Amino acid sequence: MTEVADALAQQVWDLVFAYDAAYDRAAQVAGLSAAQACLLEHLAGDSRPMGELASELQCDASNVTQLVSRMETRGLVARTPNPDDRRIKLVSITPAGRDVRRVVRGAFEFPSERLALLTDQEQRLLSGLLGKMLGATS
Amino acid sequence: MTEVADALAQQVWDLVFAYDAAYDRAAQVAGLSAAQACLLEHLAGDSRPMGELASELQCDASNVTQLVSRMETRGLVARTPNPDDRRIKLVSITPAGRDVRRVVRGAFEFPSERLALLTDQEQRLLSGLLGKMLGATS
DNA sequence: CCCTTTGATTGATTCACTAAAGTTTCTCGA
DNA sequence: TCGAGAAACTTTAGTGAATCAATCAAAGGG
Repeated sequence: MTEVADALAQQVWDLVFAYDAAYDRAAQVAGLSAAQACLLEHLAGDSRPMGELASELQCDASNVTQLVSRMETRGLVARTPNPDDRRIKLVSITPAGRDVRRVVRGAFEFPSERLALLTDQEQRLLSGLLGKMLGATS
Repeated sequence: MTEVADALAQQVWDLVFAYDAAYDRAAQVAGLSAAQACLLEHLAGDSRPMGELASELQCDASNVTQLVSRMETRGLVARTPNPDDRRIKLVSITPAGRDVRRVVRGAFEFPSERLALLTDQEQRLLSGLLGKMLGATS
């Protein structure tokens, strides 16, 4: 690696560190852990099977079971069996969950704050570079 | 936020997610948790007081106590009192710790892999943009 | 010398995560 | 159609990370 790449690696580290810390704080504002906030974020439109969530979050299914259980007791998500295949449990976000998710999103100012430091031109440039870096994602 | 910024925010999220996952995996290769690997990374040249580590890692001092304790029993770090101020414990990395740290660094291919997808020109460009984004770090 | 502050530890609790069974439901082939 | 096996989720047990409150020991200041 060249010196440029070394400095760049450090910058990426700093970015990730700051980003993670900011996300933790945003989740905490809503009384959630980062993992819980992340789960809410993955509950799009309707309802999703546990297994899908596990693979998206890249963690064990039993981990999702526990996460969902904790959040279910707090009324943030709901579990309903899939009538077509009763092995499958569909997880959906409740209105209360939607509220909490809104709070998290509102408190997570990091991206908009930092990206606002760049001009439109620069943002397009950065997007292009990140696209190239992430292109062949494993 | 514009549509460009939205897409960009998603790209940054993806980058951070992939980065975190890769770091976890690299640490695991060396039999460490991410937190432990991170601690080793903060043990530069000689030895550092616990308190300094806590503030750098942005966590409670008691958390560092536990981390260091676990790693001390595994012979990766050492604790020595500071003769000038005997309240202070200085943490240093052992030769074994250095070995393990080398393994982590070797297994953490994410930055070099991804940055290698960019030309020198593009890397300089990215570095400039990140510098601007991280400039006024809180 | 007390008294306060500082640095680190201890104890208790919660959450995230993993691994290893265990349960229910489905599927498919004989 | 029945039974073996797979699939999807749950349970249990154990570990690590993290935080908070309380404690302890050493400095330092009046």
